[in-house]
Amino acid sequence: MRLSTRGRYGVKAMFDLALNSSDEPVSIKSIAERQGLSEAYLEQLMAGLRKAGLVKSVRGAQGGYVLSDSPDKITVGDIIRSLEGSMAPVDCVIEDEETNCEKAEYCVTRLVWERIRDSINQVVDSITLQDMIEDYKRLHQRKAKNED
Amino acid sequence: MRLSTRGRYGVKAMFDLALNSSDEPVSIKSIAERQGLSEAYLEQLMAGLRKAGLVKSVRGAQGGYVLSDSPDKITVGDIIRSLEGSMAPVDCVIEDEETNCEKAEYCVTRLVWERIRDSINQVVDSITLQDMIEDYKRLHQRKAKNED
DNA sequence: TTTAAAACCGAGTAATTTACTCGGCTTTCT
DNA sequence: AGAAAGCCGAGTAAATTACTCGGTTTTAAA
Repeated sequence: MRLSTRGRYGVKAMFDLALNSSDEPVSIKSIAERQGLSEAYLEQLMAGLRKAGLVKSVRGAQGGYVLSDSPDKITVGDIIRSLEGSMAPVDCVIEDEETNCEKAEYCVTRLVWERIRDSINQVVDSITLQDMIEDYKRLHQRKAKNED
Repeated sequence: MRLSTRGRYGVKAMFDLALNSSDEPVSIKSIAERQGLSEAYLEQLMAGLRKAGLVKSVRGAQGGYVLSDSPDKITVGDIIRSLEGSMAPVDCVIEDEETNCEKAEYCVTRLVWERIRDSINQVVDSITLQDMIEDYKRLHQRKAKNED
């Protein structure tokens, strides 16, 4: 049940974008540097995020990426699902996909998988980039205090 | 974030065991038949469940497996974790494993992973084999009604 | 006491997935 | 014109998954 690097790096990158956003777009290079990711790989992920409509790209020199919406409107769930697909723990409970299992209606384990899926969706959809920014500020404040 | 077949088959097998348990042990062969699983593969999984202490084995002819505890004491979480390991979405938040990431204390994404992990644990630990048996009975009752 | 039914065990393996890299093309600012 | 960026498709080594197989040991029953 591990997330792949796509989801992990994707969340990191989007957080970085949220934290470092201004009116100028942010380049893959700078995100990759700050977050310690491979540029070429991150490029793939950004393509996915763009196709999902979570970021907008600006081509050409001085180009880069910007969030499509404000940080409090983008959730961790949006990010992970756009890069990894459904959070369903098994294929037969992927949302909006009719299952080809004819026993589905009377399947007990199916109920279990649905509950797991729903609970994961609930957490990831409840965490926005804004929440992460606030956590970040809190942690840094405390860090500064500790280092006195 | 899919479960592997180990976890899926494991839950199925344990449910089967709970449902078909009497004073006689239940053989791998019969579980595999009812659940449509490969005998040889299921054998591996049962070994894992035995090592985790969830089932006890009876060797020799007429042997098989029995639950180590009553169905209301065994959770889906126990089963999945014993076959797949921690439900942590990333390695750095596996329970009882100190992380080698020195930024851990100030890591924002880490907080996200912890929340996901905790929420998954909470659901899977809240579902017992007894719950599944009751779901099964409910579904079958309704099925019988529908088929009138 | 033989036989057969079962669990136990370790090793091997094909297929799939993951986590990338690479090279070239296009766009656009300076 | 040149450089800095994004865009795109293909390729690949390593890891993981989902198994299988062959043999050993144990034990109930005929």
